[in-house]
Amino acid sequence: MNTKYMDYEQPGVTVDLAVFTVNSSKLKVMLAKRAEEPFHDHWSMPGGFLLRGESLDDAACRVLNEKTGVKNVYMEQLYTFGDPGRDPRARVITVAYFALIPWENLNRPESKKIIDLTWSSVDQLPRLAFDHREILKYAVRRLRAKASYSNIVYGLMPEQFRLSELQTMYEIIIADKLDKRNFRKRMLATGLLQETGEKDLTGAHRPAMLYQFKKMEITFLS
Amino acid sequence: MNTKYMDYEQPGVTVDLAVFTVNSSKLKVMLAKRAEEPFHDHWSMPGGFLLRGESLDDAACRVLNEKTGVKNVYMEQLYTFGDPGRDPRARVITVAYFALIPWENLNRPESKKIIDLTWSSVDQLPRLAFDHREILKYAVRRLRAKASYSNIVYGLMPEQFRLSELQTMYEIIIADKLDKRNFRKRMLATGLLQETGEKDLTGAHRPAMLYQFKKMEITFLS
DNA sequence: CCAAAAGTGTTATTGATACACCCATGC
DNA sequence: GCATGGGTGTATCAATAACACTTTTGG
Repeated sequence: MNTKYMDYEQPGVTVDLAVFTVNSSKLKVMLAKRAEEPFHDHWSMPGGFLLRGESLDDAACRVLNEKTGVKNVYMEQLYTFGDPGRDPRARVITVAYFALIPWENLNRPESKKIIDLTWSSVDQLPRLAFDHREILKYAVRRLRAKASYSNIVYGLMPEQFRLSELQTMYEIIIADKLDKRNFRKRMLATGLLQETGEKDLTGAHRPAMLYQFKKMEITFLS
Repeated sequence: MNTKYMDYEQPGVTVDLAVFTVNSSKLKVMLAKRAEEPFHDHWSMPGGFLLRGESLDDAACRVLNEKTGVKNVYMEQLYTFGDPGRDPRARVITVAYFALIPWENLNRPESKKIIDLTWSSVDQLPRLAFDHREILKYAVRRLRAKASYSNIVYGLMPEQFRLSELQTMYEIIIADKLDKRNFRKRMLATGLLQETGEKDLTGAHRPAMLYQFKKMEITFLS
């Protein structure tokens, strides 16, 4: 095939991130306020252009770190969106990623000052730039699906937690109630949890055993 | 963020296709012989650059049609590979797709003359260009996984078929034997199959009822 | 009548679901 | 001592897995 005369596209390539957390019993996604045209002042997924010599995974991690100061969280490639016209300026294709961050990690000293960022409940999204609404809907579907057959929910939990907190996390993600006894049975049967020996005394009532994950079975990108 | 002075990448964007079929009881993947550098004369996944104004899905369908003349087969986006250095000439990221074609469709009058293409058994891949070995391994994993929880195998079946042929197809994909009675029970229970009323008299023995799919539940890209 | 693939049900096992009470602590 | 969330076991149901013989045709 002769490549010299064909009308190739030399598109811009971005990564856009669907960053999820759970707070106030809601599944929330991170939105950034756009400072430039197009869609000036609209909310959008945090993202950025791929840099020279940078892998896609690296770009996603970099963008996440720039926005939140957070590293070492669950992240995976989601899907690539490239319809012509999705960016009114020029042809831009975006490789979407999705990331999970425990809410507790976002207020640590090492996490940067978050400006022009907000967390929006996924079922009350504002008007979004580009095709980001579609991308986020896709991301939520994937998260919900994976929650029911994988241990991906772990990515949203703090270091130590009560089993009831883990259950609540599942319930928020899948938007359904779970049976307490069956849940605990199943979780402990996976063998992925271990007691820390410590107890959570912060509650006003009977202290709960604290658990942690033995090892992360879900994949983290550095 | 000021975009003027940063070192953005303006990569080439390709689509590469993992096109599967089954023939001679083997899961096979389509390979194209490269006519140009780099990797001249090496085998590679069929692929091509994204054209101006063309969506990713359209590009994948176009490439498939150019190579095989086939349209309207099961196709889905697989993953996007963009490591720097995966193409020695320049930065090229590729959106990989995977497609399923019933072997029978490949020798129809409307299918083009296939030149410099071959079908390689997936467990005996030759040395491949770029990172195509890695991509194909990923594609095979996905196909095997989906075969066990979806009806994706339908994409490899001809219009009409015997249940034993369907079972054999499953067995080849997942590389394992299935119990005949349980398999038939389960397949008929899905409600997706219907008898055609015809019988396959081509065998040397007791004729088998022929089935077809009521409607395609798996998604086809145009 | 023989070879070869088609076709057909029942039982056992496993995993998932439903369900209610006592326990330990803080106030 | 009471309010609150922590913690525990069993019985039922559904889904899956194991398993062998009869039927129909061509040659």
